[in-house]
Amino acid sequence: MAKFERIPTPAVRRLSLYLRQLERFRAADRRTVSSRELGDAVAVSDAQVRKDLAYFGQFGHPGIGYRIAELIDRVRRILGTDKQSNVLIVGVGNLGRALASYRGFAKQGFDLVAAFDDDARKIGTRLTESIRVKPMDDLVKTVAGHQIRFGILCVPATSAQAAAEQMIAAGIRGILNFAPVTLQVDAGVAVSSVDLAVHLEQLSFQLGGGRYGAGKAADV
Amino acid sequence: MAKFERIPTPAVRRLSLYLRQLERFRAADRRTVSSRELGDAVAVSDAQVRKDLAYFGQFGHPGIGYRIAELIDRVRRILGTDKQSNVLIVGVGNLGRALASYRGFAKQGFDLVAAFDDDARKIGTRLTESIRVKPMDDLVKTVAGHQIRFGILCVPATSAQAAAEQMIAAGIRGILNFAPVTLQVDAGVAVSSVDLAVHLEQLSFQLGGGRYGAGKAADV
DNA sequence: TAGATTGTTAATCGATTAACAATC
DNA sequence: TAGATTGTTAATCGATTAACAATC
Repeated sequence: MAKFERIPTPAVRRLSLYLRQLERFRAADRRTVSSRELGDAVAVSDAQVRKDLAYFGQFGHPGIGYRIAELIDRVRRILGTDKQSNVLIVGVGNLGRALASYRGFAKQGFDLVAAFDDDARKIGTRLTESIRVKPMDDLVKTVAGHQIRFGILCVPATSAQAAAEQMIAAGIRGILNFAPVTLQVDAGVAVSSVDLAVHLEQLSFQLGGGRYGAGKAADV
Repeated sequence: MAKFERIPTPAVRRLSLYLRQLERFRAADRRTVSSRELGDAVAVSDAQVRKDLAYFGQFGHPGIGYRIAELIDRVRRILGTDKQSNVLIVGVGNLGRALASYRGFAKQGFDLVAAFDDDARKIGTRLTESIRVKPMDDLVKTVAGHQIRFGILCVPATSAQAAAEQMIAAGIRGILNFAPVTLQVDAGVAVSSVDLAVHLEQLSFQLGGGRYGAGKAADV
């Protein structure tokens, strides 16, 4: 039982990939899957799959593999997405609006319940059927009222740090950041950043646009 | 001179962060920066900054630091973004449209020049001032005509693999994938995936929603 | 039973950090 | 010169892979 080992960060990321794939297997009415099959589907070695899962307990059955429905439950519990969490969004420009209409969040355990912007012309605007854009002043009240822990940050780079600080002050503890800046936050606040330019630059480097090209092309 | 060492993947990712920060310093009219200052700004140690840059050559000046303008040029050349690259987008749903209107690409060396969708009702629709949505059949011709190497993939998960194969067959060599699937591609094709649900799940895990919470909150 | 597959240990590989002589 | 800061080496730390006894 490995519960007290230190868990590698990359292992947690892969857990999400396994979960997504397991749900796909289940949708195809499969009952069990081996570490090899699961690994092949997400481009990871079988040993890696077993090791990643073993950090959290013994979920498999020698000779059989893993029972899909059971493993989905386990992984959800590990990730904390077995219960729905409320999410808010700050900054409703093009990207913010697109993310708000993304239907995939809810299915994975996240409910978008509020949206904020500091542009007076956007306040009161309808973002989705049930969500109207609120002023930043309402942040504290809304976070408390809906017990919101997660926030998606979609403001321009120049206002990102300030907006993040307002979110944190209001009680947000996890920020998904789309602004191309490194947010400076205190311990106890988790930040995950999605930087589109960074991703394109990685591709560019891999294609050997750089004169140092490793050439090895693989998923990042 | 370290040019023949193997370059760690994470180092390349950090190169993009350095570049973004260097541009910010230059915009603020600074001339030089030390590895410590640059590192502090992007939450990386000074030793790491020096090591990352040293993989590609000797860009710094002992006692002085790095000359910002010079380093920007070097890093752009390393990443292959010193010249503009043409980019296309496949799938113009909400997310695709939002990405198309994102102004940050061009500034970083990427020009969006074409968009595709397999939905007949979207063909001919205007995506931006200069771009109209084309049918997938035009992919080969357009990629060749504009010498496009990069593609942004924004179709639903179910059609992502097939769309990726069409892109690759047409000559695309780097794919920025927004569909929540692991694309299976041949060597020689680079894939970088942005999975929004994965990011939220990482945050959820870090907040200890999981019963195994590492607690340590830091940027991922 | 024979075949399949796990969980775990040990071996390997890769990345980060610390320290410092060389340099401006 | 004295102070600052690099590039690089060696030491540490962390993650992945290989191998296999235990199990169904």
